[in-house]
Amino acid sequence: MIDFEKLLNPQQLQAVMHTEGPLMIIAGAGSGKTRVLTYRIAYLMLQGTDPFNILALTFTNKAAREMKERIAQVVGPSEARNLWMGTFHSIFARILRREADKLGYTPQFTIYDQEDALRAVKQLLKDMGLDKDVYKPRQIQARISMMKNNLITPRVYARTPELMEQDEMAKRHMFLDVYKRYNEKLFKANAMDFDDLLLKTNELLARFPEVLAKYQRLFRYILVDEYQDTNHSQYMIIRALADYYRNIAVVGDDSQSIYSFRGANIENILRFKKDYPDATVYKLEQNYRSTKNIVGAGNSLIRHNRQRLEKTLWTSNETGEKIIVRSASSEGQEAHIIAQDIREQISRHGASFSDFAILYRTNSQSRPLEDALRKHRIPFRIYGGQSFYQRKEIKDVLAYLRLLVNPQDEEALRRIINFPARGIGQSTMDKLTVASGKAGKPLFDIIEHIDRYPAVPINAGIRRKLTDFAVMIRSFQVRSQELNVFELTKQILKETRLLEAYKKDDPIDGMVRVENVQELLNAMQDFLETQRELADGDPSLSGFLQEVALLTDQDREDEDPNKVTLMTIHMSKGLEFPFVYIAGLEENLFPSMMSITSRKDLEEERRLLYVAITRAKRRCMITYALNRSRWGRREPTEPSRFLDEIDEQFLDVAPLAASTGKSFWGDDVFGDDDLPFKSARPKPQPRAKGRVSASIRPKKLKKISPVPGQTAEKIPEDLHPGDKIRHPKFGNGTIRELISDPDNGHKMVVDFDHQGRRTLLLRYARFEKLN
DNA sequence: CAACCCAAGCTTTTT
DNA sequence: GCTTGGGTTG
Repeated sequence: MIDFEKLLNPQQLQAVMHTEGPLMIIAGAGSGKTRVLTYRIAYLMLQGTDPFNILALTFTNKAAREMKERIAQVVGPSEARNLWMGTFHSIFARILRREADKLGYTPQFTIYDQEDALRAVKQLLKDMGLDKDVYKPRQIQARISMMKNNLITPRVYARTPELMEQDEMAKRHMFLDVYKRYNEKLFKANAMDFDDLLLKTNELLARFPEVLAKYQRLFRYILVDEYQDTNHSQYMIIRALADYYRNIAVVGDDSQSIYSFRGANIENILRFKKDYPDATVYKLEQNYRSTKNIVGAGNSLIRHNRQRLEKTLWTSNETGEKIIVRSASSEGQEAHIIAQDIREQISRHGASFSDFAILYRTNSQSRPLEDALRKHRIPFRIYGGQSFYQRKEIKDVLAYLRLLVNPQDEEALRRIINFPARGIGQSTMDKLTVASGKAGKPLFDIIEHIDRYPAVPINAGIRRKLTDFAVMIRSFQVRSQELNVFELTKQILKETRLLEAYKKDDPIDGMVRVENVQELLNAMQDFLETQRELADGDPSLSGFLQEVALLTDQDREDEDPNKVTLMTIHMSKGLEFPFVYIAGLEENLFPSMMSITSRKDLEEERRLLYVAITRAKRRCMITYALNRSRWGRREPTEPSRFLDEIDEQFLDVAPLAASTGKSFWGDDVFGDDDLPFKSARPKPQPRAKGRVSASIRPKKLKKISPVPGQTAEKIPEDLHPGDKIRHPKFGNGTIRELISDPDNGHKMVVDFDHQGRRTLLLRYARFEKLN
């Protein structure tokens, strides 16, 4: 038996033992929130509650995984694994899969990520013939997302004049139509976007009382972490599910609500007492994480917010160092100061790299920081920006798998139909799109049975390619019944020659891509192993796809964890580090330009800085630059107003960089010579996002004028399949096929000895026949 | 059809 | 300043 009283302070203990009825725990930063959640769940289980009856919703997969591990240490792994614990999106995706048929989907429905959804919007706007300068795809997508998060369906929209007026004002009279057709498009593709996972759950629970009753009784105890960041859609799901037992415990901190741009509604936590008048509220105000100076600085900052629940964080930890505030002349120097300080802290305290985090407001700030860390030979890992699973090569491979599982998945289909190139280009796709619309059939259907549509103006050669493609996909589909995801993917890679295509595109960049695909294969094996261990494991292909659709960058393990962490403040929520650097404390950057016109937004920015400061356990350094490049333009900046809001008794402010007499320093004065350890330039290794510098791209080949006499009128008589040719760029090859196409020009398919299969337009192709 | 060039848009944050 | 995608050229 666990001695809870020994492990918890009185408030924490109360929160753990209070199991019945609505409960709200206001947990200040570093107050042992995870500890309370963990022991609360363990306590429930030790009281005899079946883990299958506990639903615990977290904000990130990582948080869920870590909590599960900690619970496993208390109650044992076999019990812990049966908990319903995960992010809103993953838990409800799981439930939607079970109940998919009720909503007209199949259990294999695809989850469209943001990129897929954006592509779908673009395609839709194109099909509708709308001007993309008026109907800006990103804005349309953002607006649809906002609607869904607030449960505003097209029907609700149609009877809300204010919303329609907003779109009239923006001259987007057709918005409702776009919204409707976007939904129809996804439905036909048997796909849901991220917001649908929540919206459709609401629909499911509202339309099917028996389903609602089932889950209400299943989830006897419900816990919600980071409640301050729930949006309306999530809020409604929780309310519905908790309506039977009313054993709902929410944990959160209004001072750390930083996701309103995603629809999070801080009102949810502020009005909990109104929603549940019989609710008990506990406040956890003792901070175990940080020094007195850090806690004091955070308190003095957040006091400037009007909208908040009253509480004061305190700590019995040592006073510690003051918060260091330093200015730099440029973002380059700012990065240099930080890198230098990291070196100094390491030599002074023997700290390791993993003790440090550099936090910033925007992802674009990472560049100069990366450069400085490289110069100082400090290993680092950047989180965020583009995550592993969003990289082109990973999404390409996944698109093949997605298409097998769900041939209606149009975004997957469009992505891979001509990659690797198989001679099915844009004009063909446009024709197929029209045909698909006319016939009311999915695109893949048209492709597979193109012979049933003789009227579609596509010539025999291309028709053949379309059929070949469909046959290939079907063949993979058959094999997917026998093979696991790892084996299947290996076969797909081999038969599509995908990896060769990357190498051909760009030899340098290509290698990185190949390595990433290799890493994906590793992830597949990990997945298979994990699922095998799980009681309710699902090693299926669709199980894998569901999992990766909802993974983020944080969910990937690094081979060497001893690295400095670089991330946005948003991503840092819930984490802690002994040494924290917060960069870019400048007006228009932090607070961001978009936020300074409204109190509400400004308060959220302030909470964001509060989150950043309270990540630090022992030392926190805040920096700003007096000049910063933005959009390629160097501009003077002003220190952030937030710096004035922190009580100066907690600060150690150095004189301005400009007054040191060295303000003429540019960015390049910190060359390699300035470093204590002289070193070769960092390897021109590709950056985290797969970017490759232009200087190492292969040189262009000289152009050769086309062979005269070859026009579009007819195929030269001396050219036959089997002939050998030489191409200035692709080298020697054998003609596989000659395609007659008077409309677009005759083509030939050539198997090159080293570059693989290519389709060339005879009219333009620069080649000579070999004998 | 594929390669190349250029313009636009980006930089607020993400499940 | 860089990336992306659209349009043009070969």
